[in-house]
Amino acid sequence: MDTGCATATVTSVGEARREQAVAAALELLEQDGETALTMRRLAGQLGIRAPSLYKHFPNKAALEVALMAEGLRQMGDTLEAAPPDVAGLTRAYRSWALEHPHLYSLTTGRPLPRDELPSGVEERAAAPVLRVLGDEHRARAAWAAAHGLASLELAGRFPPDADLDAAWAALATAFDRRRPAQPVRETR
Amino acid sequence: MDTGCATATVTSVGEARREQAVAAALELLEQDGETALTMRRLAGQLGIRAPSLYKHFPNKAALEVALMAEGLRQMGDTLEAAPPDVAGLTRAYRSWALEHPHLYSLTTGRPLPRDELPSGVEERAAAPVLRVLGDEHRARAAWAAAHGLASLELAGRFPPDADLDAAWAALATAFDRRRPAQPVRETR
DNA sequence: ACCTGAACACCGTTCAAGT
DNA sequence: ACCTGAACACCGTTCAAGT
Repeated sequence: MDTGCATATVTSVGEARREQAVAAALELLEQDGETALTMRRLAGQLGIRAPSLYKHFPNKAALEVALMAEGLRQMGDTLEAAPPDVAGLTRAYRSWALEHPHLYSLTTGRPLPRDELPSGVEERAAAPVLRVLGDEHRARAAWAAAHGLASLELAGRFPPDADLDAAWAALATAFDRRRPAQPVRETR
Repeated sequence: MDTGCATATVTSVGEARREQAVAAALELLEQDGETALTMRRLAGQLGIRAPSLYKHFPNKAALEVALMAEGLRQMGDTLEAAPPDVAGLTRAYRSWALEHPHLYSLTTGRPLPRDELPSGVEERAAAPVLRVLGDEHRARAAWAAAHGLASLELAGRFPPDADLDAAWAALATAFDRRRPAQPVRETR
């Protein structure tokens, strides 16, 4: 069976419009949040009607996958540039999440469609965490911990007077092998 | 100013219908997920039309707050009954999340409307965590870590072959003051 | 006090038809 | 190859009207 090499080319000729749409979608999402990201509004931004978008994306989910890929790429860049220790990674992770709240929740808040994602994107984002944490189990736990604290912070789940810098520091300490010994408190 | 005692009564006479609606909504949510929870379908379950629901709830958000309160109550019960150590709490938390995936994400995945929540519900769920973790910063970090790992697990974000029991164990170890010393791996 | 039908302003998506 | 209008099956919500 000769499948040719067409499936291997990443960007074909008529992809310009598609990328234009992804860029406009990203802008809509980052500026006005998830509820603003509708096929009709996106079409409006491009000067076309909603049904035309279905020539470029099979459905809305495919558009969101493109945005997720962008989010994972940005997170990968962020973590690679961070100081290679637990404190450095958590600080970088938190900053990126707070600076891109809507892209952050779209990127992390739904199932990962691994088959539809550009290959390597997930691995690249995970690599610095794995390197610093040492083994995959601790890496997954630490990643999840940072995700949990970031998403609770973004969702405004903590009391207004909560000291979140301290909570982030406690999280980093918990996963740092060289953390200072924690004295067990006296039980009176 | 005499405000009377009416505001203090928790359940008034005509609340039966409302509680019936909350129970039906919970069933809809747990069985068929968030997308199944619509005002029209809920009304259908009760044998009425959607507009009638607005005599019992100002809007859909208020219905969801009632479900969140139920979720927080159940989590409080679960954590209070758990063995009072880090491993016991995380195991209980994970089990409850996996057994109630849809109620879990509704309860934890949106902003906390503290003013509309029955008082004490949040505090009761947090109390066992605070007791075991010792201080509020570590408590928030550990809570967030468990939330992060539970929600990533529920969303299917890990590779199919990932050992999530080990990830949960690593998380518990990180927050356990009496954890065994972690040898730093040789860098060859 | 509770419920209704009709309507409004939205969704995602399909499809025959146009260029 | 790309875009269109019209339509379908949904949403949450409002409101005048019925009992």
